[in-house]
Amino acid sequence: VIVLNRILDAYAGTGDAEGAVRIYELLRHRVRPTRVTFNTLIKVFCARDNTNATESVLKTMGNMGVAPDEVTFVTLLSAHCRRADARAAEGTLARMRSYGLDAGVVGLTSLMKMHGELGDIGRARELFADLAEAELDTTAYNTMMDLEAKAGNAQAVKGMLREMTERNVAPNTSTFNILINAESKKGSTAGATKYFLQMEAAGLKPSRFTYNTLIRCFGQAGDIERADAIYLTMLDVGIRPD
RNA sequence: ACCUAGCCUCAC
Repeated sequence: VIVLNRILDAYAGTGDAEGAVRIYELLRHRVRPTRVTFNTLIKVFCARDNTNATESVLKTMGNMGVAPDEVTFVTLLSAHCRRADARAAEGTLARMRSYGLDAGVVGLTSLMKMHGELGDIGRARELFADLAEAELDTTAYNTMMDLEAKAGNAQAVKGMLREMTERNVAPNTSTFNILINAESKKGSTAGATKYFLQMEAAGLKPSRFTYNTLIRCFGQAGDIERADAIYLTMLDVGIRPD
């Protein structure tokens, strides 16, 4: 089953829903599909915005006595958030409550991002504030920090970064990418460099996002030499340009 | 170190 699930997940990545269905049909009688199998199928169909197929997976789950869980609904919820469909997101929340499930950090983070990007950062802040301290994780902080950064609230970003360390929520590569990007948008190559060094000092590996952001930062600041040097460093550490 | 859901750059 795990092999099947992994294959289905790979199909989700390529957006090949037909291929996913083909292998699922081929194997569903040899191995018993689990909740993860169905959740992964839903992920496949959400990537294609195929609501009908998603509903039929839910039906099949019901017929097979496999109860949907938080992942099932949050997969749906996040898909609606990605499309900025607040109505549908609300509907999914109501539906999951009817199953006795509540949205956890992951779902709330998706909602935060949607509201923030729809211009309602106040709503995003409320959702963030409603998260229990024990639930706050790196991605929740990253998402809220990025929204604040993009809204131009540099002091809020600083405050959240401090709060993360106070609460022992470890920053990751995305955290620093967000900070570097925020400095870049302000035109501060010095600020971007500062966070890049902090990232390395924290033992985190710069990603393609990091290099792309830095190249753009120095490029638009007119420092082509430095942008080029960063590009070469990227190749050096084995990251392919995209 | 991970079978499934949420975060970061750019692609006009």
